[in-house]
Amino acid sequence: MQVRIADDLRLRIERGELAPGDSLPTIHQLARTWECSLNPVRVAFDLLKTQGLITGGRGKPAVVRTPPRQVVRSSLRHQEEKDLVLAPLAERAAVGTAELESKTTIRDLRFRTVYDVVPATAAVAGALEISEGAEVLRRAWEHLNPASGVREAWSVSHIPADYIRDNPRLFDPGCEPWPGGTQHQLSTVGIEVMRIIDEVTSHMPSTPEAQLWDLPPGVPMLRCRRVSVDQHGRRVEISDAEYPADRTRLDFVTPLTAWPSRPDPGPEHDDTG
Amino acid sequence: MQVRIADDLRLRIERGELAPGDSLPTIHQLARTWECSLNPVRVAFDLLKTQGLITGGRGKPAVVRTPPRQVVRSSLRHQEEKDLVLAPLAERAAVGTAELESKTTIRDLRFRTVYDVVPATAAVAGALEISEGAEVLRRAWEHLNPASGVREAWSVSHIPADYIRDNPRLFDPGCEPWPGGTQHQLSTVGIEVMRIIDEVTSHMPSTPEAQLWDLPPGVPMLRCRRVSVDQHGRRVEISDAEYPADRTRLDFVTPLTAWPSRPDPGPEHDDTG
DNA sequence: GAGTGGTCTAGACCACTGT
DNA sequence: CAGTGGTCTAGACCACTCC
Repeated sequence: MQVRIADDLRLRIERGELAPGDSLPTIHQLARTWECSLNPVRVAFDLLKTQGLITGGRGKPAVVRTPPRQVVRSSLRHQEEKDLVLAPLAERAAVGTAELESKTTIRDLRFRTVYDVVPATAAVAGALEISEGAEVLRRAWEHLNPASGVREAWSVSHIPADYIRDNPRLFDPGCEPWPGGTQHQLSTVGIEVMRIIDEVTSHMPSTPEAQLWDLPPGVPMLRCRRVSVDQHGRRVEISDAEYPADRTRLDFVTPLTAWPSRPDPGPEHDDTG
Repeated sequence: MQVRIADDLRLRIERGELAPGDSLPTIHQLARTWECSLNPVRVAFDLLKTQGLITGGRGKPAVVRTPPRQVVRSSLRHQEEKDLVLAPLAERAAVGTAELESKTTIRDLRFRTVYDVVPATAAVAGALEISEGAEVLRRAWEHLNPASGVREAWSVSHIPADYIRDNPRLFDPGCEPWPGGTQHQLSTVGIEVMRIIDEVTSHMPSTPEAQLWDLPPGVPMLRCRRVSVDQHGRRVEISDAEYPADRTRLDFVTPLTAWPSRPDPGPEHDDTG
């Protein structure tokens, strides 16, 4: 029963009979038309909510969800940040880390940073290819919407402490936001980032996570681990960030090397399996 | 009540008191210890299921979910496929499209392909930067596990028909799998792919989607749109694929251009905001 | 057959919304 | 205020699993 009610409503949404923003029939109406009690209808509503199709409740009727506009985060930023390291200070200073991350000015956000030096957990050590328990600088930060207190961005970065001891200021949270971002910070100790690997997965938020981000039900989180590899092949930083999937699109640009000349479309091209 | 039950169980899972594979207390036990009726416990179970933390039911007790091992899909494949176009036929033929996609041999999968030429919808036309209604070659394919019938891979590709009319064989599904993949197919009509953009989002599957992929509750889908840009800047193909997020990791490698020389760590490096 | 979760009924009370 | 969905009770029956 409950799955049939949910299927029927989903069909009507997919067919456009119920457009985004439209109210659904009330629970009582549906219970009457399906000749069942209230509970199955409520469970059907729950199902559609966990699938991200409807929102609402608490005095207001349930509503077909309008997907929010997506913010695009592009991997082109990696190269831009690298280029910025060589730019004069004035230019670098104009672009703080917060801006690079969130495309808004620093002042618009409440910015929280926690720095500490901790022994590497097994997971972190494995990802950095260092030995477990070795010291790593952990930098956690968070942007909060000053009005609502809702989290808008979050990330944790791990850098092996041994790689950056030459510049003690890198351990000082008071220097954040560093003009030019992490790549410039690393450049002060002779590290040039040559390759960045983004590892993307997705998962459902737990209840406290959903509260932090003010996520409606049915919205997954995108998890992105960024691994930076330097000129010696060392993994110099891993940075874990999460983004609400309904308002985020991650773009990755892969430039391909040009062929020396156009491939010969000769005799061998009448081949297929 | 139901949220407190769920929170408590989640805590015990996160703390490791309940390890993956362990059985949870039964609904009746929990109802007794929390001094409530069965329904709140059942709703709490539902919640944890939609968060991907537990599985089970149908006569068996609920168990803490063991996350499956993740298959990594790397963007390095883009360059590999391009290099393959210039390789001799023998080498290309050894690597069918199916293999590139799923890292298994073709024979292990039931392979379904549907080719047709359709007018571009508004969404497709916008993504390809062509006019709405223009003809596009649509190639949909699907790999099914021959034993279970469960979908293991799926994608839809759209190519403007005008770009590839010179080689009618590209419209023939009988030529699939084409040795060397899409980039080789495009090379036969003089198209060299110079840049690939992967656009990644995530969403919850609807009930029929979850059935197709045999997804446990609480597992999102990763959606990846691949846009191929050729040597003239034209968007020559968009390919939409989906992957179950619990068993997939998408890797994107961004090589950075080397600095002409090490940046000068001179006086201006005692700068911060 | 005993025990499990899955579904359902027919009520009840609450918090919240709109007018 | 009436109407909405959110939560809860105290039962019932079912399908399934394990022994």
